[in-house]
Formats: sequence, C-alpha cells, structure tokens
Amino acid sequence: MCEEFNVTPRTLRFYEAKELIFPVRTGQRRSYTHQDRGRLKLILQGKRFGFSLEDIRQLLNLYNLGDQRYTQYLQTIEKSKERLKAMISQKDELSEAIEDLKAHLIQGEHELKKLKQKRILET
Amino acid sequence: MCEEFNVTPRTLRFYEAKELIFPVRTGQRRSYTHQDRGRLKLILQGKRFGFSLEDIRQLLNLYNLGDQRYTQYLQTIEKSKERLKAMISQKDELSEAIEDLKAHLIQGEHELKKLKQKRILET
DNA sequence: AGATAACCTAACGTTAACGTCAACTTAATC
DNA sequence: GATTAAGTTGACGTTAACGTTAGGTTATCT
Repeated sequence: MCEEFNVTPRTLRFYEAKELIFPVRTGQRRSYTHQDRGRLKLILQGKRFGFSLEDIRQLLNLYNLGDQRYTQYLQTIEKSKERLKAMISQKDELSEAIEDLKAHLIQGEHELKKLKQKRILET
Repeated sequence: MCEEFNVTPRTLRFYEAKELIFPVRTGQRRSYTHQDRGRLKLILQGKRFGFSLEDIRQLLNLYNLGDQRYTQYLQTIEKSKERLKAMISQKDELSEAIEDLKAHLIQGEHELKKLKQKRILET
C-alpha cells in the first residue's frame, strides 16, 4: 500500500516504533494518513543528507509546533536555527565539492583523449 | 599525531584497513603523508553528505586516475559522472529543504510572539 | 468452507562504522 | 635501567537501521 515510496513494510513499522510517523489503527491494520506521507517524504530526504533518524525526528517536531508550550517551543526553535546553519554550510561545502569533482572529470577526459591518441599511433 | 582532524587512532586504522588511506610504515609505526591528509579530509566531507565509506573509496580513486588503464578509466569516469549528477540533485534538494526550514522558522517565531502576548495579557 | 493473500507481532540476525579492552613493542624520560 | 608514554595487533562489544523468519489473525475469493 504505502510502497509508493519504495520502502518495505518493516521500514514503516520501524519508523513508527521510533515515533517518526503515526499511522491510524483500524482494529489491527494501519492506515497511513496524508500527514504520514508528508513525514515519510521528509524522512527519506533527511536520510539522503546523512541525518540520523533521531536527528530527523527532532526536525519533524519542528513541523508540528502547534501543540507545544512556551519553553520547549523556544528550545526547539534554537535547535532548528543551529541545524539550519549546519545545513547551509553543508550546502556550501557540497557546492565546492561539486566544482572540484567537475574539474577532475574534465581533467580525466583530457587524459582519456591522450590515451586514445597514443593507442592510434601505436597501431 | 593525526588528531588534528579530531578522529581516534582506531578510526585511522579502520580507514587503512578499508584501503581509504595508505600511511607509510617506518618499521612498525605509521606515518601519515600529505596525501593521506588530503584523503582524510575528503573522507570526512563525504561522510557529512551521507556517503558510505565504500562510496567514498570509489570517489577517492577518481583522484588517483594516473595509474589506471584505458577501460577501467572509462568506467570510473562514467561512475563519477553519475555521482556528480546525484550530488547536484542532492544540492538542489538541500537548497529547497533549507528554504522550507527557514519558512517554518519564521512562522515559528510569529507563533512565539503570539504566545508571549497571551502570557502578558493573562498576568 | 478451504485456500490464498495480506497484514500483524515478536524475536533474532545482519551490516557498517567504529569503540573498547588486553597484551605486547618501541621510544623517550628520569 | 626502570618507568611512563605512545603506538601496535588482535579480538570482541556496540549502535543504528533495518532484514528475515516464525507463528498467528483477518479479509477475500472461489
């Protein structure tokens, strides 16, 4: 049912156990709501950036701030700001790494051409 | 010695075992060369983006293409191109996520102000 | 009603990426 | 020359994030 996201049921149950999603129970069966789908999308995205599930859980809480109270609220916001900074610097780093890799690729293809030439001359 | 990178010796030996770095042996002792430092930097960077050590190993090989031959060369370059694409789309995704988080933060701080007001009125 | 398919829980297995501990050399210091 | 200090090799322990298997329930189809 929820394999539109290409995850196993076990994974979904695991995320539920870790309180990352909260499917509704109809008797025994789980029904995944719109909310859960949104959360799952964010979870998978987070993972691709190397966040741990625990990290992601905290981030997800940011998206559900309505039910929290003052002090906790403040703390969560502070945490999120930090995380935001981390993400931005990560993005910058990634940009650099991309440029770097690009350069190496170009360089690599030059080398390739030279090898090709050599092979032609050698025949 | 090599804890300028804030990693434990165990970690360095582990990376060596996985053939990510190649410290020179002086008798028994390991000496970490300039090359190893460069590689280590890339390893740590890669980890922050959620790459596995195995992924990183393959990426590192790209930086040492000199000693390889034609066919392998081609394959490695193809692989790297794929990876480059992945990184770029990852970067785009990250940019989006950052904007998203920013928006939620601003929204969160508005909520905070409202709560503050309420507290003042309630006293 | 029996079979089959889809879901469930519970519990143990697995892999990556190290941590930790014991027992041993080697180098440096008092 | 005895004692730290610092590095080395196993080997087993640990945590996160699931996979896998066994055994049981429920809905559906024929």
